[in-house]
Amino acid sequence: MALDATFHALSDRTRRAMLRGLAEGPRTVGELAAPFAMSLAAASKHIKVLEGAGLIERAVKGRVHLCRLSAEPMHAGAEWLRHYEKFWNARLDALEAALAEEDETKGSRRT
Amino acid sequence: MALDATFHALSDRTRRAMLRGLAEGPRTVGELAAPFAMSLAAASKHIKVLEGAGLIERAVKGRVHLCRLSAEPMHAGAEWLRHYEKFWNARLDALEAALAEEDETKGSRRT
DNA sequence: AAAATACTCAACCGATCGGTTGACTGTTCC
DNA sequence: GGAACAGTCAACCGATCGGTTGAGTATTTT
Repeated sequence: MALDATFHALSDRTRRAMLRGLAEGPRTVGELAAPFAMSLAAASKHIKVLEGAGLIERAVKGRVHLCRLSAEPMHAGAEWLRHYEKFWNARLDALEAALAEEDETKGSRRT
Repeated sequence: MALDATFHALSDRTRRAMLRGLAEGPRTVGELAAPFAMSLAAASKHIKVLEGAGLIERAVKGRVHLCRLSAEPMHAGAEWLRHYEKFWNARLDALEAALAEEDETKGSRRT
């Protein structure tokens, strides 16, 4: 099931941070790996998970692998969640807290 | 991290199916477990994961545990995804396929 | 041609996952 | 009180997860 892979990929904060970087533009594997205190091989695995879930695409250009975001699976996930949101009254604060917290607790390389 | 738990909980189709059932109204543990070919204990664990992620709440009423949906974490997840959707052009078809497929492949108790 | 670069691959590790079974704790029903 | 019921808990199992290290494969660079 596609949603399994999508949500699983999103359940790891390292991978979410990678997506955050990718949202600013394409990045090489090395660039994606740099901010994290882990081996390149480990980061490479994370990237493969994102790729497997279809969340990113990879273009091998010479010896560098350029990664960029790919939309559809994330959209499907969002739509799934949206489908359920209708049943409750949204409380926007929780999310902002979660997003802000995540941005702060990890380096915030983006202003 | 809250989003870890939210997305992890959503990454299992059994749990997503439980949420689908819950979207129709509160259900007991037994009712939630019934559709699945697994032990009650296993289903109980799934419910505990959903509860741990804050996606559902439980009211112990006598010997019965009544579960109902809880909104915020799912909303935070949706908002996270929405945040990224902006960067791409949405393609609604993929999602409908995914949702439809999931509904079909498992019983589709909701018309 | 040799050396450095940018990665992947494979093997391994401990921790967690999803499932099982069996024993247990409380209700509710008779 | 005793039996049936609703559900949890604990121990265990194989599979997967997230990480490591070491070796291997292309591609640049010099």
